[in-house]
Amino acid sequence: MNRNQIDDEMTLFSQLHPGDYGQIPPPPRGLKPRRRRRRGRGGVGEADGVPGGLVGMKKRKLSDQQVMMLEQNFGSEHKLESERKDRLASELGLDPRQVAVWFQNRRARWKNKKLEEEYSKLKSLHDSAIIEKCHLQAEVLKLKEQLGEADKQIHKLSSALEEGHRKCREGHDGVNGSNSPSMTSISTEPLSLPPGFRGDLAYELDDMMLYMPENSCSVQCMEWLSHYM
DNA sequence: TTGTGTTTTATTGCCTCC
DNA sequence: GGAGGCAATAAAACACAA
Repeated sequence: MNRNQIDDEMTLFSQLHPGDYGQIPPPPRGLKPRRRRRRGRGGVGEADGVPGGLVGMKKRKLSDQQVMMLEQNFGSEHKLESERKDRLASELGLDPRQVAVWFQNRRARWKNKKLEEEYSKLKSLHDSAIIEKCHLQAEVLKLKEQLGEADKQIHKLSSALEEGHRKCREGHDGVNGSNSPSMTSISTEPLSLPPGFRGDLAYELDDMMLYMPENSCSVQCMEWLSHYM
């Protein structure tokens, strides 16, 4: 992965996690803006004669053998103490500084790789959470629909119950007259449902029965109800 | 062959630690 | 204050499509 790709992923990451990663952290204390370096043409060289420099050497790619050896060493220990550096350098026929530089760059690559892996892990966790959220939202919608249907049903049933009760009263009045002893206890109040009537159908139907007046013709009412069931 | 993008090697400037 | 680490960057080396 190149730098642009990493930058793109980091941008995406900060968009996904604006709270945590969306802001560029302030520069470390006392850090001045870096001056842009200028470097003379002509490849590797340290004109000021820094010890261990590669004066006059053309930048060269390390051989597969050298890289393999360096990788092995990096695998066992990411840091390079100077004794090991010198030993490795002489084993590989390289300048100790080259070995140090190689380790430095290798650590940088390793760090980038780690970041990529961490990013991938977090991204897949995030994606799973999004999918889970979608499922839960669909479930909520479904349950809301079911609740609406149940409410409609309850409303229908309560209307039917009232209607049945009314017919029942009318029937009794027609046959026995208003002074029939059997009807003295029937309430003339309209059937009222308990406040907050809403919820489990079975329990609420039981409640409705409790609120029905004494001596009501439950059987007839139930017949009425059955038309609506 | 050449233009362009990527990877590797190396440098620079700053920081921390002893 | 010097050694060593790191981030940023330059530039050579390399890969590859057109």
